[in-house]
Amino acid sequence: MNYNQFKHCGLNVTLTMLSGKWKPIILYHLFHNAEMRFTELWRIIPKVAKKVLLDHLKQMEADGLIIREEKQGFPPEVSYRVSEKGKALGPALSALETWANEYAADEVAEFKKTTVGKLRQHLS
Amino acid sequence: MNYNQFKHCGLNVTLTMLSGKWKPIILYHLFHNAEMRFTELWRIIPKVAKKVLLDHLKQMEADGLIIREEKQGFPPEVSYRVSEKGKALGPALSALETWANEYAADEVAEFKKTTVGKLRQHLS
DNA sequence: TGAACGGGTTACAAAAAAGTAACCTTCTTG
DNA sequence: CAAGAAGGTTACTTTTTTGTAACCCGTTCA
Repeated sequence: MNYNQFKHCGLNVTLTMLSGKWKPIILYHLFHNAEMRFTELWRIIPKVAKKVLLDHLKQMEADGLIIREEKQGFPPEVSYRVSEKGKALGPALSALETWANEYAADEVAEFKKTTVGKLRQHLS
Repeated sequence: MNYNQFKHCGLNVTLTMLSGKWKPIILYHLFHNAEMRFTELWRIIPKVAKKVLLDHLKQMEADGLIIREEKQGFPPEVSYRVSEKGKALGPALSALETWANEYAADEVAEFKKTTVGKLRQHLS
């Protein structure tokens, strides 16, 4: 039962940082790619509005979860990658993913059908 | 790196279930109390609107995280408790809490000052 | 010269989440 | 007989989050 003795303050902080319609898929891509450019992310998540993707990335950068790097020169080249702080969250994110697959398989399947289908990808 | 190979579907499903301004604190209380009545919860989280608390509880019940039990008789007695499915999420919630305390201590402190202060409680 | 590209910003509209206040029901107690 | 308590619902407002579309800047390429 000990692992259930969480307090709610940290939980609140973490969930706030993770809340945002497209953050899970952004994190997924960044965790799996080490570095991605803005347009690359935008193309791979085609339904997200440019502005919203930018908003999410800005928040995540402000929260220290990801790092934005701008190489000057032309064409403008901006890349995003997961920070150490962000990487440290990996196991917890895995745990949430695992729980869903074990305890909410139906919802996961439904999500794949509706959302992922519309993204025309196979990201499970 | 293996523990970072989460997919985003399950993550999305879980975070959606956890999203709601007062869900972390609701879960906190239910995880620590085995069973609580509606009014008890409402009194312990004094800033939440009755309607919103009810909405959150309904969603969490619909998602299978908690169980609502209604004993008939008078006065009406309704209690809420964490389901097995909900309990299985405990370790993941702990992981989120722990991460925040390690990597986002400032935000946690800020949260305690602003939000918890207003709740007039000491729940860390 | 002018169209296209990468990475934005801006102004605005739509939708979703949270909050407010009044009301309801069924009993019990003063 | 009036008030109060538990657990809600209803109608409505405010705030927050997402989404749409147009525009900007500086270069390169046709």
